[in-house]
Amino acid sequence: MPEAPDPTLPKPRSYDDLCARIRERRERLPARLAQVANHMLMHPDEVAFGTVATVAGAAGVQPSALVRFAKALDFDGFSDLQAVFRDRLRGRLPEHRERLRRIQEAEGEHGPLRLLERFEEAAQLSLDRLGGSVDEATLAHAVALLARADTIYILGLRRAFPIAAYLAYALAKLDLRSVLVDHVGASGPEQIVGARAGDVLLAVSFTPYTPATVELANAFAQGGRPVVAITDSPFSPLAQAAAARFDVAEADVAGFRSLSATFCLAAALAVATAERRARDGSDRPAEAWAPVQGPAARA
Amino acid sequence: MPEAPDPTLPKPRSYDDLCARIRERRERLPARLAQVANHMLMHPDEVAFGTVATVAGAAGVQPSALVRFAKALDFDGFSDLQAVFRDRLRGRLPEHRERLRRIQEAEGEHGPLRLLERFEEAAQLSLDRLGGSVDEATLAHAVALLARADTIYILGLRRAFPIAAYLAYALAKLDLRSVLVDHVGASGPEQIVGARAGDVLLAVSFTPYTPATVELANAFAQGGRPVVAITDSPFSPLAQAAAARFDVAEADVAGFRSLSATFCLAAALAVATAERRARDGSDRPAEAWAPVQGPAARA
DNA sequence: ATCCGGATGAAACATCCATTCCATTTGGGA
DNA sequence: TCCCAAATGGAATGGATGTTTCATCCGGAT
Repeated sequence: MPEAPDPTLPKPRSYDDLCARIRERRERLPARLAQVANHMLMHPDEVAFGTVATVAGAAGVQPSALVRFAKALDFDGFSDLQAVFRDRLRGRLPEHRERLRRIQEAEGEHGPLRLLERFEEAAQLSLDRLGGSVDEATLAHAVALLARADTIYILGLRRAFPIAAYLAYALAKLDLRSVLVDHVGASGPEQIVGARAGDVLLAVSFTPYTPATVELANAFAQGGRPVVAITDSPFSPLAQAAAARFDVAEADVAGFRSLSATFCLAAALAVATAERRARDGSDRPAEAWAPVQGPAARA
Repeated sequence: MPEAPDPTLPKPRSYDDLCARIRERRERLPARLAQVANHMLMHPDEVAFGTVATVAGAAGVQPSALVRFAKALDFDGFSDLQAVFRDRLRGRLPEHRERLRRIQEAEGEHGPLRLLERFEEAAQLSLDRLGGSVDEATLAHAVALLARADTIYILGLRRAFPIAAYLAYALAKLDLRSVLVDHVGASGPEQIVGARAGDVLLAVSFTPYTPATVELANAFAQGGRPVVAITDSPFSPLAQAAAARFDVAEADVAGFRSLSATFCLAAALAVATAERRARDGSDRPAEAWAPVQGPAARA
């Protein structure tokens, strides 16, 4: 048997580790296995999506050669190696798959401390995903909108309310004028009625979307006023009205979504807006901020 | 057979097409299929790499529902639909690498994306620290107190208010009776005056401690009623009144503390309390649940 | 020339997969 | 209240998958 050089050795977990190990062993590799190495490094996408049969066919080798190759690199088998290629493609750290699996396995387990751990893991997962999912252009656009608003209206009900409350607190700390639309006494419509043309609504809502949030956001947008939405999918009912939209995918435990990633985004938006406004305020005194939306840009 | 609306119609070939078609048919989709749509849009990576079984499990539906969903969207089957998710991931790598590189290069910079990154790091740090700092005995004690309370009073003002709001939401979802002491109109004292002997106050406060929070917590404890405190040091003014205390050390960016760790703790407390009460409730059928009014419901 | 251990190809295998089918439930109209 | 159609859950099924096994091939040492 072509046994693994050292089965106890940790197998490569990231694509970069994998490349390093291949380089390191390439000399010692049998001819056919070196051929496999070449092909894989040259067509990583194909490896990520293909099956043993298709990859072997494309590389011009037998399926078993792939398995041997994987084992020569201290993997358990082809699938194990393939996981590295897949993780590379989804732009995540490789340990997440493992982490998620453990969370799901321990699903039945109880104990408050274990529960806490699971929430921690869910939060970590959400945070990692956030990094890859936020687009710089969207972020810049949202910050520009918020920075030139005279007043920022903040809307988030039910599960999203903690986020809204946090935003209100943070914006106030940053000397940015805001109105927390808390919808007390169903007075949401009255709370946003004072918004002017340059004002912005920062709306937060997740599945199941609170109808009031959607209605208020639509009403706000009706007047041509921009809405920045923090939600969870392109099909959120907030998407239509939103001039800028963030989709935050939060992991959940026992039906409770983490809010960690959303909070990070909220905090970043708040601080970035303050910085942007400070910069613009000093660069150009008033007026210059117009051209994003319609008439009557505010300073 | 629930046949496809129009099998001759070209199926979506790009991810954007797919999104459009889902949006277009969302209204007409049966409940379970809409659930599938939501899950897929929110976890596109998992769909790309997962199998029918894993995706169905994660979405909480039967495998057959996935196939039905795919066919409702004019695909041949799940695999056909999955191909769209895979194509979406193909060739995305450069973009991601580029982004990472830019973020790392811009170490000193202040762009919004870099800001987000820093908040993420702060949250990660806080989460890591939380794991080591929570004592199992304290946790168990707190959960025991909360579980046998008739009503849980929740108190957190200013920066801690989002946590309090979240707790109120979570406890309600879990069918645990709670009162959010929001101190509207400075009515905090009136809001807690109804608390009975077995009730518990869950108080949250961080430096600089809001005086009202401290006063209300002390007043609550005066009546011999237990206080569970989430705060940030043994010298917190909440420490004295607390029957159980958690010290959460959150990292901060630009003067803004992360709240991620605190949220995890809050969520864990809520769910653990619900589980504990369910267990006690089933162990001792009637009585343990009944004494909603009476003093000192015991478990 | 012969032997031998690693390397290789090809088929066999058990497992897992996507899909289909059918019994049951659900919900709205007569 | 009943009825019918749509929707749903769950098991059955045929096919494809990753892995293992084994016979053969090759190259170097004796």
